[in-house]
Amino acid sequence: MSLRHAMLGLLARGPASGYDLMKMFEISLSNVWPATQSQLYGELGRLADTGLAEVVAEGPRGRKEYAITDAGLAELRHWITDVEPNRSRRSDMLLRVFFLDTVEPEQARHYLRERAAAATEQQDGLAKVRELIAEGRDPLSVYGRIAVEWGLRFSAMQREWAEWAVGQLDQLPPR
Amino acid sequence: MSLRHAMLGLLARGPASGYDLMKMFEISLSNVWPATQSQLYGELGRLADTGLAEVVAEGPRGRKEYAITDAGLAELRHWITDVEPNRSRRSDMLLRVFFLDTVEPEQARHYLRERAAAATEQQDGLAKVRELIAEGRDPLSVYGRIAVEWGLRFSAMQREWAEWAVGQLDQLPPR
DNA sequence: AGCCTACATTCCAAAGTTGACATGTCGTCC
DNA sequence: GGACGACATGTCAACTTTGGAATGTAGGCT
Repeated sequence: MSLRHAMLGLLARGPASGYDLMKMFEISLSNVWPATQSQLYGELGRLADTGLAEVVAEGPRGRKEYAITDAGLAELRHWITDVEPNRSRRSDMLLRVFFLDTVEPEQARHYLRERAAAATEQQDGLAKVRELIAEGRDPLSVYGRIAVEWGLRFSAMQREWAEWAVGQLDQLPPR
Repeated sequence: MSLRHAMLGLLARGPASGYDLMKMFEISLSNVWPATQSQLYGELGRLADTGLAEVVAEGPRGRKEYAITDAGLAELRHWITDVEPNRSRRSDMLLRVFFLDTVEPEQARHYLRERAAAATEQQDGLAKVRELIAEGRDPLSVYGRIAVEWGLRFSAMQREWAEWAVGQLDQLPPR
């Protein structure tokens, strides 16, 4: 149930409407925890029902501004410090690797080369994001940079791994 | 819908029952694509309904042995070569990082140090797995090693990143 | 013969996720 | 004053994932 906590985390920075949260997700959290608009509004209602957030203002076009409550902040902190992060990472990319022997060797190599290329592309994109938030001294920028750094290191690792793996296949005896 | 393809991939190595698949998932795929017994049996039925697999033998205790069909093999190969792997990786571990400014600085450091420790632990576990399959010349071992190498590199990267991140926090001006 | 473990399947409820559809309003530019 | 894009929320069906309960059989050991 991390969606709930992602929303609490954003609300902890200040009151926001569902629409605001939607944009914040798109900008900053989409790579870490994607959420659709319907999920957001649904969860916002549940947050209010359970007292973790409350409507603090109503604006034009039916806008409802929500703020985190003390209970919500406590729940957020509890989640951050006391709940063990999920270890398992589903990866259909890696799943395919297990079955690469069912396709032609050349296709297996192609698959891995594509992974390396995709990683490079991702790295370039993240490098640009890092530049955008390079200046900020606010918490969002500081911790955002730490998260971006993770992505950068991850894609570098993946690129190197994929290149190494192609080399492994080259050393394989022909079938 | 990768579960279907994970099962097809295992069936491509030879006929198996739901129970057999369950054990294979536990041993080799649990880190990449966890699946529960109820999912397995359900999907097995659907595989048979859609002609991607078929019952080839019945054994004691109601055992039904399934084998992949030509259509199933074609679908598996199609998935491996033509379907773009999912880029997005949900990570509640990284999500917490975004909100680390809502807890005490010391708790933030503690969180990151715990991540480093967990990564080290994971690395040790994978190193043992690698030893276990170091010998095999069969496709499962070859590609299994490539997958394990990914995990090893991933956890090394995560450990280094977490340690680096603690250093970043140390350079932060006190609130 | 009796017991235990491993084998083996089926069904179900709850929660999470996706993507689409439906509906309406405010502000601004021409 | 009309058109349009951005703002704003709500609902729904389908599918996936999780976790548990219920049920029963075969084989091996004592």
